[in-house]
Amino acid sequence: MVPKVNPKSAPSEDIATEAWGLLVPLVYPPRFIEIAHKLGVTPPQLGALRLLEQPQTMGRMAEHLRCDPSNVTGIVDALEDRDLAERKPSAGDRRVKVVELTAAGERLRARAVEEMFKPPAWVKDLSPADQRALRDILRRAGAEGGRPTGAG
Amino acid sequence: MVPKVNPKSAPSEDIATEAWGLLVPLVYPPRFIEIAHKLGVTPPQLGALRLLEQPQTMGRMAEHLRCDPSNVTGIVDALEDRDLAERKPSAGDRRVKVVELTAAGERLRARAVEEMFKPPAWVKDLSPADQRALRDILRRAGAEGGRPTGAG
DNA sequence: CCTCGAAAGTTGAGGCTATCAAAGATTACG
DNA sequence: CGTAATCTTTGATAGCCTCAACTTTCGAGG
Repeated sequence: MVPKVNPKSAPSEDIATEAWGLLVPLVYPPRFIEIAHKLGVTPPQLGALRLLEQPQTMGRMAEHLRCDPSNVTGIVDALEDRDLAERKPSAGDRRVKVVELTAAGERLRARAVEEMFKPPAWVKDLSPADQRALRDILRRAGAEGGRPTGAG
Repeated sequence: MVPKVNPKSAPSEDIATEAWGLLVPLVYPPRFIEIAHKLGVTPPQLGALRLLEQPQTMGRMAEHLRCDPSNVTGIVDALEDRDLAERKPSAGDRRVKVVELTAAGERLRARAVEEMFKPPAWVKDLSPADQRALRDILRRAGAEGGRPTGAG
């Protein structure tokens, strides 16, 4: 009923591949986009908001968002226009600008984080045993790879 | 070391929320974007390519991609310009245009699907027992919700 | 001091994606 | 037939994104 990566056309050699094949259609739906829309910001703005739990340099934001620094300029401009963030000069280095959330920005960020943590139906509908098993597996997965999670 | 939704700032009331909180940083990294870039197409073009396992109407593509129909026009234009797809008239209804992959489009789609099915490191590095458990949980999750998975 | 190279951020050009409103073509129904 | 509904495209507008070029600032050496 819906476009999906057809498992039948996949290699499916090993269990890891099979598990991943099952996970993709469950997580690929653009939740991020939906949340951004719900909160009245664009997805890139939400991505930036998400980074700003603590003040960040423009350059660091670009690294984390995996985009060109010039791109961050426009996104932060938009956040400033809406009084969600503001640029401040860096004490030590006058080339650097530090972006910090305003009170309104903090509030919106809190709502965004809350939304992102709401588990989708397919997780909530799992049996308690499966939920625990899933959580434990993911803990082990997350523990061994301190792997980057930069998300835009 | 990387921007993440800080678990400490989450509600974490129940296990479902906790499991989801662990899953988000493992899956949010824009794999889709990376694959698109690797294959030399834009993400929306990859999304369209992904739908075209079988020929699709413009309108159906818009539904599946969750975007305005007028948007699909441009994306399909781009695919046609690159000889990855072509529009064909619909037999029964001359308003409708059916988009079909060319041979080159099929080849590129095959590569895309292959890439998408490569499990990320965190899945491959799980123990065989965890891999099986994860697969089984996801099978159950996918089975009970015949839920939409439209992805862009 | 003073110049030279590197770094941080911005600007401008060009392209792609997205939405909305409106138009064109075609079909379906009364 | 004629009117409404459907499928797609066009045009206007806005945002994101990358690249190359530029400004300001920092740091190291002469």
